[in-house]
Amino acid sequence: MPLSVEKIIEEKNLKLTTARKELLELFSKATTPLSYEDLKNSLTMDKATFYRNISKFEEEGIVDSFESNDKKRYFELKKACHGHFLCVKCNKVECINQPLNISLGDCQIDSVMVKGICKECIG
Amino acid sequence: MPLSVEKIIEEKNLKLTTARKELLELFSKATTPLSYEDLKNSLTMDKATFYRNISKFEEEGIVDSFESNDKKRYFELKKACHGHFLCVKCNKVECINQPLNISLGDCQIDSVMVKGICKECIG
DNA sequence: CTCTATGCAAAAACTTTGCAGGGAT
DNA sequence: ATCCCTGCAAAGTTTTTGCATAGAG
Repeated sequence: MPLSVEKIIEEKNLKLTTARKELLELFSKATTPLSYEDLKNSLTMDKATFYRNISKFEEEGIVDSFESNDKKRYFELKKACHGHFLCVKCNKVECINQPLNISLGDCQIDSVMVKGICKECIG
Repeated sequence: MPLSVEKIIEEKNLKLTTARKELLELFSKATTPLSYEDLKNSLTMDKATFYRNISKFEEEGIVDSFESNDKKRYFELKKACHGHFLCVKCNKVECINQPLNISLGDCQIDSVMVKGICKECIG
Protein backbone atom coordinates (compact mmCIF):
# COMPACT_ATOMS: atom_id res chain seq x y z
CA MET A 1 0.00 0.00 0.00
CA PRO A 2 1.57 3.30 -1.05
CA LEU A 3 2.11 6.06 1.48
CA SER A 4 -0.65 8.64 1.30
CA VAL A 5 0.15 11.95 -0.32
CA GLU A 6 -0.73 13.80 2.87
CA LYS A 7 1.65 11.62 4.90
CA ILE A 8 4.53 12.21 2.51
CA ILE A 9 4.08 15.99 2.60
CA GLU A 10 3.52 16.12 6.33
CA GLU A 11 6.65 14.11 7.12
CA LYS A 12 8.78 16.65 5.33
CA ASN A 13 7.09 19.68 6.88
CA LEU A 14 5.93 20.99 3.54
CA LYS A 15 2.71 22.86 2.95
CA LEU A 16 0.00 20.73 1.48
CA THR A 17 -1.12 22.67 -1.58
CA THR A 18 -3.39 21.62 -4.41
CA ALA A 19 -0.46 21.54 -6.79
CA ARG A 20 1.59 19.25 -4.59
CA LYS A 21 -1.27 16.91 -3.94
CA GLU A 22 -1.97 16.71 -7.66
CA LEU A 23 1.66 16.03 -8.51
CA LEU A 24 2.17 13.33 -5.94
CA GLU A 25 -1.06 11.63 -6.88
CA LEU A 26 -0.02 11.51 -10.52
CA PHE A 27 3.35 10.07 -9.62
CA SER A 28 1.83 7.52 -7.27
CA LYS A 29 -0.29 6.17 -10.08
CA ALA A 30 2.54 6.12 -12.61
CA THR A 31 4.25 2.88 -13.51
CA THR A 32 7.12 4.53 -15.40
CA PRO A 33 9.08 7.75 -14.89
CA LEU A 34 7.37 10.82 -16.35
CA SER A 35 8.57 14.06 -17.91
CA TYR A 36 6.88 17.46 -17.79
CA GLU A 37 5.88 16.84 -21.38
CA ASP A 38 4.14 13.62 -20.37
CA LEU A 39 2.19 15.33 -17.65
CA LYS A 40 1.46 18.78 -18.95
CA ASN A 41 -1.96 17.97 -20.35
CA SER A 42 -3.05 16.47 -17.05
CA LEU A 43 -1.70 19.31 -14.94
CA THR A 44 -3.72 22.25 -13.70
CA MET A 45 -0.62 24.04 -12.48
CA ASP A 46 1.83 26.19 -14.37
CA LYS A 47 5.13 24.71 -15.54
CA ALA A 48 7.03 26.96 -13.16
CA THR A 49 5.08 25.47 -10.28
CA PHE A 50 5.69 21.99 -11.63
CA TYR A 51 9.44 22.44 -11.77
CA ARG A 52 9.63 24.27 -8.46
CA ASN A 53 7.78 21.51 -6.70
CA ILE A 54 9.70 18.74 -8.38
CA SER A 55 12.86 20.48 -7.33
CA LYS A 56 11.65 20.67 -3.76
CA PHE A 57 10.63 17.02 -3.83
CA GLU A 58 14.07 16.07 -5.03
CA GLU A 59 15.71 18.04 -2.25
CA GLU A 60 13.50 16.26 0.25
CA GLY A 61 14.26 12.88 -1.24
CA ILE A 62 10.68 12.22 -2.32
CA VAL A 63 11.43 12.18 -6.03
CA ASP A 64 14.27 10.98 -8.24
CA SER A 65 15.11 12.10 -11.74
CA PHE A 66 17.30 11.32 -14.72
CA GLU A 67 17.86 12.63 -18.21
CA SER A 68 16.76 10.59 -21.17
CA ASN A 69 18.17 10.60 -24.67
CA ASP A 70 15.45 12.99 -25.77
CA LYS A 71 16.97 15.73 -23.55
CA LYS A 72 14.02 15.72 -21.22
CA ARG A 73 14.17 15.02 -17.53
CA TYR A 74 12.09 12.16 -16.19
CA PHE A 75 10.78 11.99 -12.64
CA GLU A 76 9.41 9.32 -10.36
CA LEU A 77 8.78 8.67 -6.71
CA LYS A 78 11.84 7.28 -4.99
CA LYS A 79 11.42 3.57 -4.60
CA ALA A 80 13.48 0.68 -3.30
CA CYS A 81 14.21 -0.38 -6.88
CA HIS A 82 16.50 2.11 -8.50
CA GLY A 83 17.71 0.25 -11.53
CA HIS A 84 16.40 1.31 -14.94
CA PHE A 85 16.89 0.21 -18.48
CA LEU A 86 16.62 2.88 -21.18
CA CYS A 87 16.27 1.88 -24.80
CA VAL A 88 18.24 4.40 -26.85
CA LYS A 89 16.15 3.68 -29.95
CA CYS A 90 12.60 4.05 -28.64
CA ASN A 91 13.43 5.94 -25.41
CA LYS A 92 11.33 3.55 -23.37
CA VAL A 93 12.35 3.15 -19.74
CA GLU A 94 11.79 0.00 -17.75
CA CYS A 95 12.41 -0.82 -14.15
CA ILE A 96 15.06 -3.48 -13.65
CA ASN A 97 13.64 -5.91 -11.17
CA GLN A 98 16.62 -8.10 -10.63
CA PRO A 99 19.12 -7.01 -7.97
CA LEU A 100 22.22 -5.34 -9.40
CA ASN A 101 25.22 -6.26 -7.34
CA ILE A 102 27.40 -3.25 -7.74
CA SER A 103 29.65 -1.82 -5.09
CA LEU A 104 32.22 0.89 -5.65
CA GLY A 105 34.68 1.33 -2.83
CA ASP A 106 33.38 3.92 -0.41
CA CYS A 107 30.92 5.54 -2.79
CA GLN A 108 27.23 5.68 -1.98
CA ILE A 109 25.18 4.29 -4.83
CA ASP A 110 21.79 5.89 -5.43
CA SER A 111 20.72 4.62 -8.83
CA VAL A 112 21.78 2.68 -11.87
CA MET A 113 20.85 3.42 -15.46
CA VAL A 114 21.57 0.80 -18.06
CA LYS A 115 21.34 1.98 -21.67
CA GLY A 116 20.99 -0.24 -24.66
CA ILE A 117 18.52 -1.57 -27.15
CA CYS A 118 15.40 -3.41 -26.07
CA LYS A 119 14.24 -6.68 -27.60
CA GLU A 120 11.51 -4.98 -29.59
CA CYS A 121 13.96 -2.59 -31.22
CA ILE A 122 16.54 -5.29 -31.92
CA GLY A 123 14.07 -7.63 -33.57
CA MET B 1 47.89 2.04 -28.77
CA PRO B 2 44.90 4.14 -29.82
CA LEU B 3 43.65 4.08 -33.37
CA SER B 4 44.91 7.06 -35.32
CA VAL B 5 42.47 9.82 -36.06
CA GLU B 6 42.93 9.37 -39.78
CA LYS B 7 42.16 5.67 -39.53
CA ILE B 8 38.98 6.27 -37.58
CA ILE B 9 37.67 8.79 -40.10
CA GLU B 10 38.71 6.76 -43.10
CA GLU B 11 37.03 3.59 -41.87
CA LYS B 12 33.72 5.40 -41.72
CA ASN B 13 34.08 7.07 -45.11
CA LEU B 14 33.96 10.54 -43.63
CA LYS B 15 35.87 13.50 -44.96
CA LEU B 16 38.97 14.30 -42.97
CA THR B 17 38.55 17.95 -42.11
CA THR B 18 40.51 20.12 -39.71
CA ALA B 19 37.57 20.28 -37.34
CA ARG B 20 37.18 16.51 -37.18
CA LYS B 21 40.87 15.91 -36.70
CA GLU B 22 40.96 18.46 -33.91
CA LEU B 23 37.94 16.95 -32.18
CA LEU B 24 39.14 13.38 -32.31
CA GLU B 25 42.58 14.35 -31.10
CA LEU B 26 41.12 16.12 -28.10
CA PHE B 27 38.97 13.13 -27.26
CA SER B 28 41.85 10.71 -27.68
CA LYS B 29 43.85 12.60 -25.09
CA ALA B 30 40.96 12.91 -22.65
CA THR B 31 40.76 10.67 -19.62
CA THR B 32 37.18 11.63 -18.71
CA PRO B 33 34.11 12.44 -20.78
CA LEU B 34 33.97 16.07 -21.93
CA SER B 35 31.19 18.57 -22.59
CA TYR B 36 31.15 21.39 -25.13
CA GLU B 37 31.71 23.71 -22.19
CA ASP B 38 34.86 21.82 -21.24
CA LEU B 39 36.24 22.05 -24.73
CA LYS B 40 35.10 25.38 -26.06
CA ASN B 41 38.22 27.28 -25.10
CA SER B 42 40.43 24.75 -26.86
CA LEU B 43 38.31 24.59 -29.99
CA THR B 44 38.96 26.55 -33.15
CA MET B 45 35.64 25.52 -34.65
CA ASP B 46 32.20 26.99 -34.14
CA LYS B 47 29.78 25.35 -31.72
CA ALA B 48 27.51 24.38 -34.58
CA THR B 49 30.37 22.48 -36.16
CA PHE B 50 31.18 20.89 -32.84
CA TYR B 51 27.66 19.59 -32.35
CA ARG B 52 27.22 18.54 -35.96
CA ASN B 53 30.40 16.52 -35.90
CA ILE B 54 29.68 14.98 -32.52
CA SER B 55 26.32 14.01 -33.84
CA LYS B 56 27.87 12.40 -36.88
CA PHE B 57 30.41 10.60 -34.72
CA GLU B 58 27.63 9.22 -32.59
CA GLU B 59 25.76 7.97 -35.64
CA GLU B 60 28.93 6.26 -36.80
CA GLY B 61 29.55 4.72 -33.40
CA ILE B 62 32.80 6.58 -32.82
CA VAL B 63 31.55 8.58 -29.86
CA ASP B 64 29.23 7.95 -26.92
CA SER B 65 27.38 10.49 -24.84
CA PHE B 66 25.31 10.89 -21.72
CA GLU B 67 23.61 13.68 -19.83
CA SER B 68 24.97 14.73 -16.50
CA ASN B 69 23.09 16.28 -13.61
CA ASP B 70 24.22 19.72 -14.73
CA LYS B 71 22.07 19.35 -17.87
CA LYS B 72 25.07 19.22 -20.15
CA ARG B 73 25.90 16.41 -22.46
CA TYR B 74 29.25 14.70 -22.05
CA PHE B 75 31.07 12.92 -24.86
CA GLU B 76 33.88 10.42 -25.14
CA LEU B 77 35.34 7.98 -27.60
CA LYS B 78 33.60 4.65 -27.46
CA LYS B 79 35.72 2.28 -25.46
CA ALA B 80 35.48 -1.25 -24.16
CA CYS B 81 34.74 0.03 -20.68
CA HIS B 82 31.30 1.54 -20.62
CA GLY B 83 30.58 1.78 -16.93
CA HIS B 84 30.62 5.23 -15.32
CA PHE B 85 30.06 6.57 -11.86
CA LEU B 86 28.56 10.07 -11.59
CA CYS B 87 28.66 11.91 -8.29
CA VAL B 88 25.43 13.86 -7.99
CA LYS B 89 27.01 16.37 -5.61
CA CYS B 90 30.15 17.40 -7.47
CA ASN B 91 29.16 16.10 -10.93
CA LYS B 92 32.46 14.32 -11.35
CA VAL B 93 32.40 11.28 -13.63
CA GLU B 94 34.72 8.32 -13.22
CA CYS B 95 35.20 5.23 -15.28
CA ILE B 96 34.24 2.06 -13.46
CA ASN B 97 37.04 -0.36 -14.06
CA GLN B 98 35.54 -3.43 -12.47
CA PRO B 99 33.34 -5.59 -14.67
CA LEU B 100 29.63 -5.07 -14.07
CA ASN B 101 27.81 -8.33 -14.42
CA ILE B 102 24.47 -7.22 -15.70
CA SER B 103 22.37 -9.05 -18.19
CA LEU B 104 18.81 -8.25 -19.08
CA GLY B 105 17.01 -10.93 -21.02
CA ASP B 106 17.36 -10.26 -24.71
CA CYS B 107 18.31 -6.63 -24.43
CA GLN B 108 21.58 -5.34 -25.80
CA ILE B 109 23.46 -3.41 -23.13
CA ASP B 110 25.55 -0.48 -24.33
CA SER B 111 26.44 1.41 -21.19
CA VAL B 112 25.87 1.63 -17.49
CA MET B 113 25.67 4.81 -15.43
CA VAL B 114 25.80 4.51 -11.68
CA LYS B 115 24.80 7.64 -9.77
CA GLY B 116 25.57 8.33 -6.18
CA ILE B 117 27.89 10.25 -3.92
CA CYS B 118 31.65 9.87 -4.13
CA LYS B 119 33.89 9.35 -1.12
CA GLU B 120 35.12 12.95 -1.20
CA CYS B 121 31.58 14.33 -1.06
CA ILE B 122 30.46 11.92 1.65
CA GLY B 123 33.39 12.69 3.94
C1' DC C 1 -1.10 37.54 10.03
C1' DT C 2 3.04 35.79 8.11
C1' DC C 3 5.57 33.35 5.11
C1' DT C 4 5.61 30.28 1.42
C1' DA C 5 3.48 28.85 -3.05
C1' DT C 6 1.62 30.18 -7.44
C1' DG C 7 0.89 32.18 -12.25
C1' DC C 8 2.50 34.74 -15.86
C1' DA C 9 5.90 36.37 -18.71
C1' DA C 10 10.40 36.84 -19.69
C1' DA C 11 15.16 34.95 -19.32
C1' DA C 12 18.57 31.43 -19.28
C1' DA C 13 21.17 27.44 -20.82
C1' DC C 14 22.30 24.20 -24.08
C1' DT C 15 21.71 22.54 -28.72
C1' DT C 16 20.00 22.75 -33.53
C1' DT C 17 18.94 24.80 -38.04
C1' DG C 18 19.13 27.92 -42.39
C1' DC C 19 21.90 29.82 -45.50
C1' DA C 20 25.72 31.19 -48.21
C1' DG C 21 30.50 30.47 -48.88
C1' DG C 22 34.72 27.23 -48.50
C1' DG C 23 37.18 22.86 -48.71
C1' DA C 24 38.02 17.80 -49.51
C1' DT C 25 38.18 14.21 -52.92
C1' DA D 1 33.29 19.95 -60.48
C1' DT D 2 30.65 18.03 -56.98
C1' DC D 3 29.09 17.55 -52.44
C1' DC D 4 29.92 17.78 -48.01
C1' DC D 5 31.56 20.83 -44.29
C1' DT D 6 31.82 25.24 -41.97
C1' DG D 7 30.77 29.80 -39.68
C1' DC D 8 27.50 32.99 -38.38
C1' DA D 9 23.29 34.29 -36.68
C1' DA D 10 18.97 33.18 -35.45
C1' DA D 11 15.62 29.84 -33.70
C1' DG D 12 14.31 25.92 -30.78
C1' DT D 13 13.60 23.31 -26.43
C1' DT D 14 13.59 22.52 -21.83
C1' DT D 15 14.03 24.55 -17.37
C1' DT D 16 14.57 28.66 -14.27
C1' DT D 17 13.74 33.30 -12.36
C1' DG D 18 11.37 37.89 -11.05
C1' DC D 19 7.56 39.87 -9.41
C1' DA D 20 3.05 40.65 -7.73
C1' DT D 21 -0.89 38.09 -5.92
C1' DA D 22 -3.08 34.17 -3.58
C1' DG D 23 -3.18 30.63 -0.11
C1' DA D 24 -1.73 27.56 3.89
C1' DG D 25 -0.93 27.22 8.76
